[in-house]
Amino acid sequence: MARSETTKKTTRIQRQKTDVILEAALDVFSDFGFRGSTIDMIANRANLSKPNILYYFDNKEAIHISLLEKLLKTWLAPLHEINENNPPVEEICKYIEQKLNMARDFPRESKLFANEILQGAPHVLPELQGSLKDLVSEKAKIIRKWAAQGKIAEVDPHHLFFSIWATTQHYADFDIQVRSVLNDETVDPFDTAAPFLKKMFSTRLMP
Amino acid sequence: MARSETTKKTTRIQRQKTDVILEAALDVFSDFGFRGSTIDMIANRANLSKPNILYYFDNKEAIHISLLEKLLKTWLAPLHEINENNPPVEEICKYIEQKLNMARDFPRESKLFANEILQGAPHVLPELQGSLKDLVSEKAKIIRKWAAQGKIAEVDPHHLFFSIWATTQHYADFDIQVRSVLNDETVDPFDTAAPFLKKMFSTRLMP
DNA sequence: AACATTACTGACCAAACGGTCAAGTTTTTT
DNA sequence: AAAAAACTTGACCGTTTGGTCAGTAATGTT
Repeated sequence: MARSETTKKTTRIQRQKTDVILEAALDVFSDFGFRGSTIDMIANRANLSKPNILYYFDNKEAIHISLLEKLLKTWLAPLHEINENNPPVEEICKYIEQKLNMARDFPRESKLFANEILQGAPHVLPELQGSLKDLVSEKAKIIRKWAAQGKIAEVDPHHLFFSIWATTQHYADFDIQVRSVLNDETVDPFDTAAPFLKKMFSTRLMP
Repeated sequence: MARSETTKKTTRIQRQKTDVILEAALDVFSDFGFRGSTIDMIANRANLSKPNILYYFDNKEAIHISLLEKLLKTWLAPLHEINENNPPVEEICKYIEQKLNMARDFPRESKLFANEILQGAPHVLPELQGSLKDLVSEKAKIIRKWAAQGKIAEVDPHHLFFSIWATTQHYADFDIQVRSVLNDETVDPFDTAAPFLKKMFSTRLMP
């Protein structure tokens, strides 16, 4: 039974070490996927012994789940921010920029999530069907309202979100492919992706 | 040393069994990734014994590479077809439709490829930097030419392709997320995605 | 200083896994 | 029908892996 199971208050060392472990685990899991990662790899990366890792987490899966929980909280934050009362195209462009910045600044998180979804979301399926679905439904209503008011063109809100997710996360998840295809260009893909995506989506949404 | 290593001519049984093995391996690899799959899982799915699998393939990696090689050939076919002399927007829409059909009809292949790229393309990096890069460069020239001739709007060809790949493959790779978000809708996501994507890209490309 | 709690580790275990091999069976060739 | 080649498998092996545990060290408390 690992420390995490007990309900006693957490000590300074516990907070420090769990942070170190999760940071190392994010490195490893995002590179090799859940099944491809070993506790030893995480232990080495964290400069801790394997039993010490298992002193703080019950098992390998618990580390993974802990990472995904942390991830989901921040992952959906930009979508929450979409505000009905601001100019529609500006709101969507801001959302695109935020998602793209997250892909650039947190590629490990993006890959971790992509791996999880690819494997059929064994750990986060309830969240997808619950909080994510509800949040998307709520924001889809706003999109439809904007369209009904003539502020933007008619558009399927769900596919709009799917497209934004797909195009922005692509630059993190398929990074190696993007850079392979662009390898003689010296510019950062993210720098040129931002105006491209904003232009594409705003053109589409112009009433 | 497996049969595959010898250069003797292939027998009927060899062709049949390798097909059965590759079919089973595609099931397993696309569901669990390379490291998450075991030869035993493939053997069970193929109704063969593990040593029998290893009679036809040198090792687990050889099966994986064999699948990826088959995949790459068909994966790039639609891009090859883009023809400079046809109407630009029609050509792009046709390409989108083909990519979307492939995501719908060959989701296992799409996931296999996504897994490979996510892990850093350990087996296909040379192809990405070689044949894929060359093909994209060639087709990017056509896009630029169309734009220069005023047939389509100015657009970054590479990001255009990235967006098409990302949005179409998303419906296969993130299938579980798409269906979770849409779960009360009765329509097939692919049916509504096709017109959405065609409209978005053709709007963007209108001169 | 004495005690209690928390943190840590080397040694170990059972299961899973990739892969081998000798011996047997089936198919093809002559 | 006999010989050769191709095919198949149970038993096995070495390694890796997730996880345990008894004992030790460090830290905090009185």
